[in-house]
Amino acid sequence: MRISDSVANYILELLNQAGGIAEIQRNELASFLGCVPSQINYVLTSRFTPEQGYMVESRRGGGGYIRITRLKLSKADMIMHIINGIGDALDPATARAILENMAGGGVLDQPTAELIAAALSEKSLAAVPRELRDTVRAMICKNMLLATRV
Amino acid sequence: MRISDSVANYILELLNQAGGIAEIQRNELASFLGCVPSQINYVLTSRFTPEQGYMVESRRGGGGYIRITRLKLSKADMIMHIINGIGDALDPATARAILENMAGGGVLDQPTAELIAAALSEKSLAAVPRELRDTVRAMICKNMLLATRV
DNA sequence: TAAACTAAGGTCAAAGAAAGTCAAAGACAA
DNA sequence: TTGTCTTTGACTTTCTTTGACCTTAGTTTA
Repeated sequence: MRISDSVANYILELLNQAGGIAEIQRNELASFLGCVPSQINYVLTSRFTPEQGYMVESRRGGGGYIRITRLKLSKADMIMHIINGIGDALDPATARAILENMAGGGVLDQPTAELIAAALSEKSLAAVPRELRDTVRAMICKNMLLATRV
Repeated sequence: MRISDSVANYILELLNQAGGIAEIQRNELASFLGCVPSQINYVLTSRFTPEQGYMVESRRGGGGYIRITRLKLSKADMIMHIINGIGDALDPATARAILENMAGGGVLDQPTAELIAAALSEKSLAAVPRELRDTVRAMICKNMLLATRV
């Protein structure tokens, strides 16, 4: 398993245990998981973004910390929030992150998330000219989310 | 025997052993079978297509993989029949008919049918050049049908 | 109390680790 | 011999890991 997965899992576990708020110390966690501290930042910026429903705050210096909060909105609000966040273009990596997150957070059930992922995949859009793909992906994604019955 | 056959057989063997899901690493498998890595892609695109009942997903970068999933037998009949019937292009009217039919026949539940309909709608595909739309619609449809859990 | 020290976290770019693409060349059957 | 299927390899793109260097916030100490 990738080390970034371990970090992400660890944080998710903390979030679950603590009801949506996890507070970590970067260096401590890094040495506990056997990685370099900036790895933690990488994971945070790639998988715990606002778009994916997380808020990250931090403080430097003595007694510093990083706090990760899972935003809890109603499912309908969550979906709206995400639709608004998508904008005009949606690249594959972000799409994947969003869907994984929605499934993980119970906003979408797993089969639905997979169905949407299939629609948004590069395979599905292979015939669309490269420069249009992310635009098309965004539109399909928004339309599908609107069509989900929450 | 052609090298492409060896690759295909190897993957099929994996699928049988693992109950329909095989995960490989491209470079590793290539060097194990003594072929060039892109040979794996060739085999995947020529013999593990939606028409043949396979779904292929992958991820690049460290810890990357290629996952091949074979359609479950239980849904193979009906869905494969439809996927193969779609061909290279799918216009909106035909799409609607197919979905209504599947929903009516109990092959798809109503919410799933609506979700697929949303993905295939003219609205979703508005940004795709007209002459490509039906092609794209066909691909999306096939990939979504493959991903349904019937 | 201001300067110096210590203890955090942040940034960024380079290197590494995969997989993807594409077109040219080769093999082979009709 | 022509068209289709295979094979190959050079080049591209994406994702991850690492480390050197930067910034900020408390804590000591002259």
